Amino acid sequence: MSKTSQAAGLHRASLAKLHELDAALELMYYGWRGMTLEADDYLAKQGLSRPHHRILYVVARRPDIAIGALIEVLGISKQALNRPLNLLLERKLLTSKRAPEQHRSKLLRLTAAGQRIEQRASDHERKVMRQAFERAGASGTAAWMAVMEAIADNN
Amino acid sequence: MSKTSQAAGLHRASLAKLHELDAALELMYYGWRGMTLEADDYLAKQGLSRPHHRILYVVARRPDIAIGALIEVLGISKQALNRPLNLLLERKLLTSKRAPEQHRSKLLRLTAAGQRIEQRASDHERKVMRQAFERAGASGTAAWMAVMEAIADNN
DNA sequence: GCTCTCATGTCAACTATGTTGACTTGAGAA
DNA sequence: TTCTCAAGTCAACATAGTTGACATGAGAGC
Repeated sequence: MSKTSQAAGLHRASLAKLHELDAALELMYYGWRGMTLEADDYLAKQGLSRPHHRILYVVARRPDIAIGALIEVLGISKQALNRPLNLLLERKLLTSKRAPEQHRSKLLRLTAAGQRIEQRASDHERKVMRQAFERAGASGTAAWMAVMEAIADNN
Repeated sequence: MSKTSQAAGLHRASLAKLHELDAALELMYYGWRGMTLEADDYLAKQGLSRPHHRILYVVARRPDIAIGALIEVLGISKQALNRPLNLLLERKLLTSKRAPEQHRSKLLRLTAAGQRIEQRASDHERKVMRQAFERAGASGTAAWMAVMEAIADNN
């Protein structure tokens, strides 16, 4: 599932820069890894991984979401969702129940255990972000967010 | 290999924020996707994908790198490197030759075709970054880099 | 009541990216 | 000549995704 020592061993490699913006590309890559490293480690200890966390994260923020809506938010196929979702249901981190009036769709919710794991995993990620923002101050944080929004909304 | 329409269809979902820093987590996620979307698309058209690009990117910046060193920089196993690397050699995007004095290791280099593909794929990523930086100005860009460095060096 | 649609569930086959473990090969060094 | 080291290769496996095909069960329309 993961390999702490090996993944952690990958520090920022020093590569010659062919273009001015190469540093930015590498910062995106290592930034993503830096943010997710501890969370993935924690998840691996729980026998879970990134896709499980994505499901938990979304359901935490959209309680009673239907499976179809979850598929849309995650951007994966029904079949790809199936296995991680069933694992979360078996492990009782999620519950699914039919809606009272809309019997067609199943509504998903986190159990207390699911909430705990979602929160702890996300806390690892938030901790990394908080530390970086503290160093940067309010104006640096605002600038970071503005740049990230521009990158995210590019497509 | 990829699915343009489907991946592009995944826009930023609006999720309730349970914590102040949730927006930052989502910006990291969608930022990574925003930066890599067009590059991955281009690579898919060439029958390549992200691991191939990573190899090409590193070899471009470390000409005559040995396979063992490449494994270290990429942080993957020899066996995992094997298939994408052989594809790049077969497609003549990379060359490998024995060192003149150090016959043990093979030295990797990009061919002209390999350089072209590496450059075009990275250009897609740099374009996204350049546009975001232009909007943010020099000070915003500097702030973004400072925050990303803090995130990347967290581990 | 009968049929049609729609959300969900499930099976199979496939691709890609990664892992470990075990073993070979070929060159250089002791 | 033997030892070591870089590289290559084979098997088995895990995970994360894809399409396609088909089943089921509930509501809605006629």
